[in-house]
Amino acid sequence: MTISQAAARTAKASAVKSETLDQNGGARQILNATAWLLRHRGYEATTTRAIAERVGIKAGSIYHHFPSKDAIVERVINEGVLVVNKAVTAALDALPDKATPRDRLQAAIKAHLLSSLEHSDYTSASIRAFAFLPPELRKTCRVERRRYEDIWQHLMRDASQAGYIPKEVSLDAARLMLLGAVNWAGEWYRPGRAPIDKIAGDFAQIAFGARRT
Amino acid sequence: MTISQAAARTAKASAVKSETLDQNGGARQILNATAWLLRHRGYEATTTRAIAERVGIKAGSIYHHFPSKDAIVERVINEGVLVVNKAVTAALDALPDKATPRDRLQAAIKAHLLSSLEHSDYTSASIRAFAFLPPELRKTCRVERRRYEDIWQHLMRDASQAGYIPKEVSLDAARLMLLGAVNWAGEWYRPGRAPIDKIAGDFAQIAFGARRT
DNA sequence: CCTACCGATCGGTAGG
DNA sequence: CCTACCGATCGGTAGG
Repeated sequence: MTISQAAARTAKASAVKSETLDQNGGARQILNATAWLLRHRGYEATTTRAIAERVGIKAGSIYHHFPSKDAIVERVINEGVLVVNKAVTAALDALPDKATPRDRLQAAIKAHLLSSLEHSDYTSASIRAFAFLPPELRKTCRVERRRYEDIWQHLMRDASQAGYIPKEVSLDAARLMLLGAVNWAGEWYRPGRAPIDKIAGDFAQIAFGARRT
Repeated sequence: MTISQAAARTAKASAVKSETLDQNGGARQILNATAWLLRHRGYEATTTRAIAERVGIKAGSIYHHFPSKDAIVERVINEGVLVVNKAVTAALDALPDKATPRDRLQAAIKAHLLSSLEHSDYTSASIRAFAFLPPELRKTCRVERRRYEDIWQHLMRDASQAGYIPKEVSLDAARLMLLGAVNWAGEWYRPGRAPIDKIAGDFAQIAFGARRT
């Protein structure tokens, strides 16, 4: 019996969106369930039994797909950072050569917010659960995290050289302020709220006086 | 045997700063230990046994001071918000009547950063562990949290009326951006870094073009 | 404030 | 993918 068939036969299957149930292999269902749990319950409460229940299988069966709980957690945390990294990188690459640093900042903010709120279980898991990971796991996951933060370091440098950041202001402070603002969005954003586009524009305007797109 | 005597006699007592050991009752030691654990390990990993070990007592003895684990956690989370609330309120009250909304914003940012990084175990616990609290406890702790956020809602309203926030920008976006920036500071600030004063000034200048104090 | 203990639950495994 | 189970650990309590 496959994992999908097992899920389809159990009432617990309703815990996972049915449209993703068919498209994805068992591993993806386990990752989705783990992402939700990491976001809403934290690392310790993300038990193999809770993951299994959301997927519609038994706890022991998880070890057919992954070698350990921490291997699943690592994948989820890293995917949460990677999906935003790719979205921001793609948005910056799509800009014309004549785009100003201000255009690039606004595009980066918008891509970060859109992608992180779109895949909010994964990105929120990356942010909320990170500090509570076991030390070795946290160290491993820091690599992808740093890689993404480097993008913002370059953006800040360009913005500063173009005069969008006052000379007396530390570039570190500017970068960390902006990252704080966008990372915090997962804590308060609800779909009923203002469109993400508008929020991104507001953020850019407050920080850099950027024009609306 | 009192809790302090027990702590002084055990090697575990080194986990708690000795200068606070004598001044404080057993309850305060338990709260300090819980704050550290909530910040660095999260709610589930903050076990009664781990708290007891940091204080230098046995797990069962905790229940001589508090009725339950959640009662301790509630105190810590609420104190984390209250200490910042009081600091910001005091800073605003200390301003002269002729202070501009820009002065008030910078004073609030500075007081928030100074107090939250000063009592960082409590405030970080409030921020990091909040989402993972049991539902009833989270609901209880939301009261103090909302009370503090209201201060910023008023600050934003005044700043907007004074022209420090562009008319097209949503006041909610401005408030949440700023709260995200200051709440995130606990994630990256290290004592060796730039002085908190300077960081607060940079934040204010980026967001409102405020002059340095 | 401690010892000893309760029922429940944890990550992981053996052997189907 | 499941059943049954391992040793370890959880919050909390009884009775000193």
